[in-house]
Amino acid sequence: MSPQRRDPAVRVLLIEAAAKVLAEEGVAALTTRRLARETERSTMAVYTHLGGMEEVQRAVREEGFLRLAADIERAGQTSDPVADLIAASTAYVRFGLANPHLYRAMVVDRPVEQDDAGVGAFEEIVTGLRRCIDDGRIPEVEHTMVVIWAAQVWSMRHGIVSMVLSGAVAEEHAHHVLLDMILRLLIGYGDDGTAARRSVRDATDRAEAV
Amino acid sequence: MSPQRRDPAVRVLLIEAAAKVLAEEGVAALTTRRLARETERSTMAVYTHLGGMEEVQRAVREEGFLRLAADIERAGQTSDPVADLIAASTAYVRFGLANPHLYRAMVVDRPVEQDDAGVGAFEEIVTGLRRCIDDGRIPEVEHTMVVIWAAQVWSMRHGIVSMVLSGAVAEEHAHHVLLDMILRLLIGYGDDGTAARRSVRDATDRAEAV
DNA sequence: TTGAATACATATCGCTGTTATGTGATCATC
DNA sequence: GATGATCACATAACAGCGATATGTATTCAA
Repeated sequence: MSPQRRDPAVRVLLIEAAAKVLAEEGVAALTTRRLARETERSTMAVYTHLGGMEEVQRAVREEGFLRLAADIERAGQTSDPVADLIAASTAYVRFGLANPHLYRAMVVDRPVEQDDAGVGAFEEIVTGLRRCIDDGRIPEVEHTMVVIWAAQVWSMRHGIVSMVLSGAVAEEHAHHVLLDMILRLLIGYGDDGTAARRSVRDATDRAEAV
Repeated sequence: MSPQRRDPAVRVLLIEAAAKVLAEEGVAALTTRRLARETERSTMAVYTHLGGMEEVQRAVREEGFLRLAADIERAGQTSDPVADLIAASTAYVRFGLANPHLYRAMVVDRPVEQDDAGVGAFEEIVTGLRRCIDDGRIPEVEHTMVVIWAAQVWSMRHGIVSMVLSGAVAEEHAHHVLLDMILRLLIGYGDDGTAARRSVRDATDRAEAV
């Protein structure tokens, strides 16, 4: 009846089902028995193809980071690195607010040991800041300072998503908080105020066009 | 043998045991059976005195916010509201880094429905900013803007704690990231640069004295 | 002294992730 | 082509979870 050589498609099937359940009902609904029912297989499929629930969640997180990276990629790499950094931030916050359960699983519920998938999201900010420096928009500073600035940008992105998801701040304020903050950061890092404001405008125009 | 009128001390006993287990081993170790073993009672004690695990966690979170508020209170209310806001931020980050499991339970693992305990932490920032306005350090702005600024301050505090706890940023950078960021924020809000820098210095001196 | 109230221990239920066991299909080798 | 090892899979089971039902023992009011 069923194939007796491991079918890679089943792994994909399980992960997709897991992503769907997680997105729609949250992490509490993501159980082996639920996955078995959803894919019309036994709970053993999870262990044969993934090795356990931990790996299922890891795979879903990884998938989520790929989607986030794609969203940020789609936000664009223009000739204005500052506008790109702003657009990427907007895309990040949008992603978090549009996929609350997935975002929580990716960023919040992540186990303490460093998750390879999440590193790229931080590196993206460092790279974005480096582009701003290379373009002369922000003065050259030592690497440690770039990391510190990246941490500040990430804190802002994540903080806004957290506050809206927790209900402390209304969603309609989210973009204002973000843009206001990013503007302050960039001017503080040395970007010219007028140029920064134009980049914000360009980035928001682009975001609305998506 | 045992008293048959409900003893309020048992409630306290359970919550203290819960706080201890949570702080030392994390939320996964906080189970009814563990609490029963820890307090040398049956699992029913949790239901008789607290009503269930949800209430246990709520009580521990509440206890945590009281401790956090006390830490911030201890950071001081001086004649310099800007320095106070900075000192409060430092105390917040210190608390989060010193009590990682408790901090997670309080801020991260909190159920989606608004938790009364957490509101005070946000209000503290709003009040702090109001004091800065009343003192003339920051220009008068409409309430919505104050809320937005408070969200930015909170994002920064929480973001730094998150990054250090996740390992993305080294703990020795935490204070630099925080102070650098707070300084930018305050100057952006309209505080005088020289005054802001002095307030940062005063606040850090105070923090080191604790 | 009696009877209602109630704190508590014990046992159980339905759920979880995980593992052990049995079975049947596949594939390499002779 | 037959044979035997391999392996995916279903079934069943296990330990642990939160929560609950039940029986008991004690306390307090009448």
